[in-house]
Amino acid sequence: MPLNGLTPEEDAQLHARLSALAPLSAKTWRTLVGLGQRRELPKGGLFSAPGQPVTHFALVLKGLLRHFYVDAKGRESVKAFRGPFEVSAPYAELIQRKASRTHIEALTDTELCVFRVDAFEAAAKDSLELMRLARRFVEEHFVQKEQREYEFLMLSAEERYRHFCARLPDLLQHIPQHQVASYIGITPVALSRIRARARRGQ
Amino acid sequence: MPLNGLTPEEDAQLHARLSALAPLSAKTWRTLVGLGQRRELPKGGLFSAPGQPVTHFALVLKGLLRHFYVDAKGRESVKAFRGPFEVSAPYAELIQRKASRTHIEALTDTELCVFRVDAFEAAAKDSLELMRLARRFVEEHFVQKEQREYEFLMLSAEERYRHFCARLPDLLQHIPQHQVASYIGITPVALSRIRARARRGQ
DNA sequence: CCTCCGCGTTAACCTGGGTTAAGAAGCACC
DNA sequence: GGTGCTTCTTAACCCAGGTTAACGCGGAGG
Repeated sequence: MPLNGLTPEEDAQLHARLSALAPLSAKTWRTLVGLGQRRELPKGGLFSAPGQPVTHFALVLKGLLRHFYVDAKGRESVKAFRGPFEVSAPYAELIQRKASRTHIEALTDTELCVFRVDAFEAAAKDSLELMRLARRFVEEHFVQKEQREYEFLMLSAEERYRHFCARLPDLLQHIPQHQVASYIGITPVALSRIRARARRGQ
Repeated sequence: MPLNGLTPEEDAQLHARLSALAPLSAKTWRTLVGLGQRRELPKGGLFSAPGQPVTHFALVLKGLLRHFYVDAKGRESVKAFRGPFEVSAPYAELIQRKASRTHIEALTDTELCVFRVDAFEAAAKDSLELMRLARRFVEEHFVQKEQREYEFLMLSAEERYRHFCARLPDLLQHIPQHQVASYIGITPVALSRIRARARRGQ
């Protein structure tokens, strides 16, 4: 097994996923993947916690992560779920080079490929391909956030729930319902009511 | 006056603003600014409307723009306000190369420097500096969107209003109150109540 | 086996904000 | 002057969703 701990198969899958975002020459890919380091995160383990500096970002190989805020009264608000071949990091804080204000927690046993932010930046500084890759990543995230803004501005809680079910049907099996409620910005009780209404009203 | 219609002063201001985001050599700057074209937009004029392909993005030179959605029942939801030296475009749609679904309207007589998306992309394709600039732009927008997500998830309407007043105090003079209400995701009536409560409760 | 705990549901009650409508103030234009 | 228009406010009524609490279920661990 290579130094970074990735299997050849994982290497190929990651390469395919990233090349789809932005074309990467074989050489650039070797440079990039050489910066990665496999890391296991057991269920319940944290990849980020508030107050920590953001030194790494991760690509999920297996498993599922949850990004969430916690307010002063201990209430959680889920920002995102991240599954295989998605990027996970306190991204806004990374960009601003501030300490994290988000928790990132493994919902199941999870395997990551982690990268040091400064190592990536050093490599991207002179690489048009990596710079473009980084650009595409943020673009992808930006589009997701704007879609979310759209839903909060224009849709009722019930519509947001239906959109969630339609867009991420496989997640529903693996995520407790109260976290879905939190993701769409309501309480577990309210979501339970919405589901009951839908069941009766058909 | 140069071909693109910018005054030397505007040229210098734009250069300063963009260089602060990402360093640009004089040569790259000449290339970029050569792609720009001054354009006037009278009060009430539209820079983008739903259904249109997104062919241009703009830097605001003077004036004020409003980005908003309109739903099936004709209700507007304000996404953003953009003032001098900010970027304006239906950004998510531009990234996805889809038709616009957002209105962009001038709230006052406005002057823009517009760029053809494909001309910019062609220039950025081979320019590390422009690619980095594009990356920084999206990063800036991403951070704004995530801040907005945070506010919708964690704050009450009243708190969102107070944040708005604190972060954009100068806009309050120039924007009708019902558009502020729309921006924070409530109706004009609700905002009026919140303000009345604050006045009394003081 | 029993206990505990996390999860979902339901019910009761409360409140913030939506809806509709009316009125007042300011402004532009005829 | 009058007639609109837009903006803001206030009031009345309604409803979605928050809050609290009780109950049931199922899985984990003693």
